[in-house]
Amino acid sequence: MSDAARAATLPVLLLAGPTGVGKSDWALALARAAPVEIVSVDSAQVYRGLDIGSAKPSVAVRAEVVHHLIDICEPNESYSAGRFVRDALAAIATIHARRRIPLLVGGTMLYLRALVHGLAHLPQATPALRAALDARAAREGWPALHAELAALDPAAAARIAPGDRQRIQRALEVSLSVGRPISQLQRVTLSPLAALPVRYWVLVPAQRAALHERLARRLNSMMAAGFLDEVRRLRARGDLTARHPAMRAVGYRQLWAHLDGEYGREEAVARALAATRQLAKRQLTWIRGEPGARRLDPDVDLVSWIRDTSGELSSFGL
RNA sequence: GGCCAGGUAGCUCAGUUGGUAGAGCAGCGGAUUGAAAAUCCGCGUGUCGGUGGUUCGAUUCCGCCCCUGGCCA
Repeated sequence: MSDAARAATLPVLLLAGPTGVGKSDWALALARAAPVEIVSVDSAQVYRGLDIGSAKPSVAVRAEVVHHLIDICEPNESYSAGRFVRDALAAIATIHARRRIPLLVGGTMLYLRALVHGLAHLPQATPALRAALDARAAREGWPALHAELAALDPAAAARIAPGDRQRIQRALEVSLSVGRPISQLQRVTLSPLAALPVRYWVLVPAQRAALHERLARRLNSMMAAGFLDEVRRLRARGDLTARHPAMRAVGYRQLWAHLDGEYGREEAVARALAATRQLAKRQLTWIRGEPGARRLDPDVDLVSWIRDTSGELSSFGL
């Protein structure tokens, strides 16, 4: 058996959950007990300079356990689900080649779903076309562009709300640049992980209120750790605006607006906290409908998860 | 202690010329195919501070009480 064939039989582990449930602690604990490398599934931690506010693992932790897909692009760039799938598959191949197990951990559910269930073959973003559509929307309004989409791609328009500018823009972008409707292109998706044994867990807190308390404590410690200075430093680069995806991340967006003078510091923190809760809620909505994932309680199942998972991994002869 | 302004949804407030009330935010549910920590869709019963009175009917008018803020003593 060739090395590649042997490597192909190694599993991929996936651990998802809402922000603040303790995913990173779980991943670290497993990495200390088994030959595991961590692959981050996080649309904010990919950006350099977003450290405190994205709850990025510390340098000490990253020195101890290998982490992939953290600090892989500049905050003035625009990362994407498509790049994630490519990067994650490359990381998985690298880890398997070392006869180790990849543990994908994070809460960016679109990325995770794109990897697990597949992403259609679509063109990547074209900034010039998006700018042109933005300009038209400013004059005519998004409902007008939605109407245009209805002519080009009725199926897509039926699925997209007239106020959903991001999806209207994307659907038009694809239809206009490829000349085929996005609704048709999206029909074909293949799971990139289909050939690999996958173990998929989701951490779901038993009590929403308890999660909310943790999120409040975590944001307070971020502020104490210098989150606001981190945002000041990002502004001082001079090449970022409130419109960059990295600066629209929860917390960064609100602190940026505060530094713009839109509201006071206390108000910014309150808004950031609310935005964090809303993020957690959306993640939980996604997780509830996620097929093939086993639910675990973040407050009670850690020890048995480490024991069972490291036990199962040892059967792969690593 | 006196005068004034308030007390309505978790918060900030609007409103009912008397027929038991609605916005924003928060919260909750959902969608989610290269910006996704994004972008959107849906969900509003709450002793209208308490208690008496007037009235067919009071959250609305009147009396008293309680609470908050301001001004004056």
